[in-house]
Amino acid sequence: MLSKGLTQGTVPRLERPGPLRERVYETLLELITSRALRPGQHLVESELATHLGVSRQPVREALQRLSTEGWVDLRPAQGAFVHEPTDEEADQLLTVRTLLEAEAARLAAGRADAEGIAGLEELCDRGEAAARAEDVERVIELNTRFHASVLEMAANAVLAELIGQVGRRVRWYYSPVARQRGMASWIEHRELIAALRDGDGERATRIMRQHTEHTRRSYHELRPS
Amino acid sequence: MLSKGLTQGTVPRLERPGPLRERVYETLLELITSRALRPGQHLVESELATHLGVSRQPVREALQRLSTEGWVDLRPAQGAFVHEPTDEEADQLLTVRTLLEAEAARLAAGRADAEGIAGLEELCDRGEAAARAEDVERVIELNTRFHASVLEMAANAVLAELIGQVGRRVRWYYSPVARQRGMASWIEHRELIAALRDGDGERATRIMRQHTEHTRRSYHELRPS
DNA sequence: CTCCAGGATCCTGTAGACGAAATGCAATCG
DNA sequence: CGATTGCATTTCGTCTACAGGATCCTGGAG
Repeated sequence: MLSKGLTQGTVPRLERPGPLRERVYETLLELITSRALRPGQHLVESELATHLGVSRQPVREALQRLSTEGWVDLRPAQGAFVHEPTDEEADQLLTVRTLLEAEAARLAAGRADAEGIAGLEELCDRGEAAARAEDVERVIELNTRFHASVLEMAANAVLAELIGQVGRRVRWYYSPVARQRGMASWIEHRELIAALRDGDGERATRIMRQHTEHTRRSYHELRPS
Repeated sequence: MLSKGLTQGTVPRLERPGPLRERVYETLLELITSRALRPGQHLVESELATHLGVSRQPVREALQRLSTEGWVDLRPAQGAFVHEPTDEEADQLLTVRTLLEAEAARLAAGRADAEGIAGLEELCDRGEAAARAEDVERVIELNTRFHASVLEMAANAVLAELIGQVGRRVRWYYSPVARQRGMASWIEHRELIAALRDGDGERATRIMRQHTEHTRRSYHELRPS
């Protein structure tokens, strides 16, 4: 039942300016990542269009973009289905993210300045505080911002773009896991900052590798399937 | 001048079956990579639609996909322009490709079997032969297939997807360079095969890093801007 | 009771049309 | 003479309409 996930209360009404397809894209992505639209669910263009108050065309374009980015599967003459992640795929995605994040850390180590380090320290402080307060939402947000900051220091737009896509899908797959390991994560962040301050690219790479690798282990412990 | 690049002779008529937007996408991508459509050129939907014998909608969808993949820039209410690569961007892309290819080599080293090795050897033989014969087109094709084989051995679909996109853009930017270093490339390939046979992931990684790094150096030597 | 055939229905893929925004040029005013 | 404002053109963004194909349900026969 589609209407189950598209009641008026849960759908952010399109308000902000900008191309319509863009807003539809963001809305659908939000609905998918938030599990309002569940994996395997059949997305009907006309239904989405009606519920969002637009015509089919912007919905089509949004769906196709979602398709190229791996969020939905677009079966010919049949329509769009929310992608169903497999364990194998989740594993591969995490492998790639580990790789990309590690490289970002390495690049960041070669460019880190005092100001950037200070910003990371502050995020770390706030992250630990949120972890102690068990404010899960805030922990996740700060974690994302921490990684984004490292990425910014790496100064590689292409790398940032890729991590943005891969990372978001990883967070989607692993969101049940992410809540588990709040505190340990921030201790590792401290180590990373130290490596960045010293400009030690190799150590930063290694730490980031371990950091994301821990996430993988948590995942497999949680789902020993 | 759009008609300059879209004369009947240079436009492959859409013939093969499949979704129309897909064929349009491939056609445009071919036109871009082959330099028939030059960087900065303004692509008008209606013109493309007319010349390809379809309506604007499939063209729109193809252009948007090209936009998300970085081939064209889609300026709002103005249209699509073939992306103009900057030196900085080319550098970043090459960095990422180096990283991804190196990881592919590492994974492949852990999974290489006799059959796969034999296939690589054969591609290497044929590649060297083509290089000696100075058959540039064939060298490029075999080089692509060689890397594709390594990628297949890595057995990571996500990684393959990313390399596919990044690699194609790198080949676009560096195509003037690629023609320069035909022979040296294949010697390095031999070394890579040896590392894969020994299952030495670290060595395979290092070789692949050097391999793509050499491409970067060639580029900067050719364009000391 | 099961299986196959036929038809109805739904959905996608594509085409064509309308309205809106941005651009470039030209005329006018300071 | 230069800057600015208004207009005309072009092109995109969106909507509506139609045709083709797949799916699903129903009804009947074995």
